[in-house]
Amino acid sequence: MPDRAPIPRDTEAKLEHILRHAANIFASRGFGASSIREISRSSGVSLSGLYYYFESKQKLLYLIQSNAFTSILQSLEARLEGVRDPQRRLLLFIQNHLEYFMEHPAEMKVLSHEEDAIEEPFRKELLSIKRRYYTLARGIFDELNRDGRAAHLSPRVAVLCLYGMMNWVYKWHNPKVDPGAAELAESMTGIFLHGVLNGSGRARPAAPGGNKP
Amino acid sequence: MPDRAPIPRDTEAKLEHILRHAANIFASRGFGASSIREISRSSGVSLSGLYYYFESKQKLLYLIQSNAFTSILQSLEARLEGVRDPQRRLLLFIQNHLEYFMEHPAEMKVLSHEEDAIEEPFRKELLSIKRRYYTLARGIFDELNRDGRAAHLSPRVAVLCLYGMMNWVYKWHNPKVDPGAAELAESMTGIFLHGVLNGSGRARPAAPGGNKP
DNA sequence: GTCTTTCTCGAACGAACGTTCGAGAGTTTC
DNA sequence: GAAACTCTCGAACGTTCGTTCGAGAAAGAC
Repeated sequence: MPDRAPIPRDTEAKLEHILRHAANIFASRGFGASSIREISRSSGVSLSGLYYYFESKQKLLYLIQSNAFTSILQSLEARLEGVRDPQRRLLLFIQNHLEYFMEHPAEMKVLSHEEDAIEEPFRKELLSIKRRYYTLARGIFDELNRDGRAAHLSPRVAVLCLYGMMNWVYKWHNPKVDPGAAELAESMTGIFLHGVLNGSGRARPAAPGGNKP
Repeated sequence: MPDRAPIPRDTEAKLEHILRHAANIFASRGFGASSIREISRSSGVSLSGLYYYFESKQKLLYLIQSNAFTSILQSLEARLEGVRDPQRRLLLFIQNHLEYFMEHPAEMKVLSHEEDAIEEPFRKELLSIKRRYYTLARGIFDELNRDGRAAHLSPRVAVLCLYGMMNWVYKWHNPKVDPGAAELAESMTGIFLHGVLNGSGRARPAAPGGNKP
């Protein structure tokens, strides 16, 4: 028996090639309106040849989403390693998110946009990865919030507002006009820190007397 | 010749009926994956009968989006009428947006989610309505910002972060758990005012000496 | 009554869809 | 060499798609 190093040769690389093209097409047409034939045309792999690499269109979508999410999480965990200061952790979290966004726009769009398109065998698996990611952000917020400065605002709402800011970026970001990931991350961290932690939850900053004229 | 009052009887009402069902289906399946047959089934109008009311699936999507946008804009302009205080105008803007969101979740999801699905004859028309809406928000921000308190942050980025917070809501809002439109609007207004206007754009509030311990 | 306009729908169109199948290349193992 | 894998693809499957067409009901005008 030949050791135990079969390893799928460069099959892995070809899968990634297919996944990349599929992500681009899903991102531009939407999952429902994309056809496997289009992916075949774009990737150069024959229609039936694709099915050697994934068993259904749903599974293809799952692979894209799952790969992207796993990458983000890994890179985030690596960055956070050893960093204890909550504010710095928040900045790193936002930076990681936005950087991945801008380096893999197609994958991120599929991730944000085709959340509902995934169906039940795969839905659950993705949900658990997502939950891990959400929980991590929520944990950072709770540490930040330990001094109780933002008791007026539901932590859930605060964190989801942050996700909204970050995840909406793919709808408007134009590399020629808008700031890069690093600067954008600082801006959003700033908005979040001052808006959620220092401010009151109410609309009027009016009274507190701390205004510098 | 009989006066000039043909008027499409209750045809208008039936169109709205169809639009409502179509919006629900587009919202739950996505535009690309929804079929006219599904809309026929759900609305009770025969497949071919639908084509008396719209000439193509694209036009149907356009009608939904255009109606929703026009409604929002109208209701917003009515609310803002006579209100001059910029902070109050911001609150009204956010309130209007979120209220419409929660009263017409399907339409709003179609609006947010199927932006790219609309094709070229109709794209332009929608773009001009959207631009008007965006410009209005931008105007409110510029007034708010007249004192120059947020010079460090690109107004474009600030406003788009606000849109992100608001438009992401359809992904997470659960009426059983989360605050209603009014409270949410106050929270977001608060985050925006304190985060963007008072705070610095940088991540660390550290130095300014105005910290209350 | 008839004529006209407004509305409805069953049946069908060609095209495109996701997926399968079996034959056959290419490479590796003995 | 043969046998056993790994990979590729043309052709076809049954289904569903968006849209059209022509016949006819319903309602209003004269």
